[in-house]
Amino acid sequence: MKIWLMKSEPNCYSIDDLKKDGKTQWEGVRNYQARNFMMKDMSLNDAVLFYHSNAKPPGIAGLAKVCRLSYPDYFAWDEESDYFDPRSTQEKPIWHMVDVAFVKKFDQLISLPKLRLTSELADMKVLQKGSRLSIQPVDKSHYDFICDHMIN
DNA sequence: GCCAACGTTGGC
DNA sequence: GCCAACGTTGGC
Repeated sequence: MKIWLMKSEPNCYSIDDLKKDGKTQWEGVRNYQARNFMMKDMSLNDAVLFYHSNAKPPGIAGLAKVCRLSYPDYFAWDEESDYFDPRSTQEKPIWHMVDVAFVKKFDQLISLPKLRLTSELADMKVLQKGSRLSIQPVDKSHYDFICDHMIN
């Protein structure tokens, strides 16, 4: 099982939205590196740290899991969608998405400042300067530490 | 609102 | 293929 960190702006789609919906499509990724993680590296039931970006404060809000392997992001074909990309066609889709299912919401968000104070997590990608990638692999050691020491 | 970091685009 | 210009992300 691999572990991922996936960013979402909570004013767009939050952990509470995922809890309510049970699962969701991860549409709108328009970055090749993040897309390739979804297309090539994700497996069913991979764990997901659900990260709230552009929030006050930002941080890890809960856990999710991959519940459907990648398939074409058809929002790219919809002219009405914010995620429309005329270069992507049904014959040759450029963008792909996975589905993600709710696992749990943390009682308390693990804030970015708190993550930064945790020396065991200093190597996490999300803590590196200029780290903008919206889907990132997470080391098992970091995931285990979070689960064992930072929840509740 | 600012701005650093990064990815993409397009002229050459 | 290089790289300047531009747009976006996202913390602060």
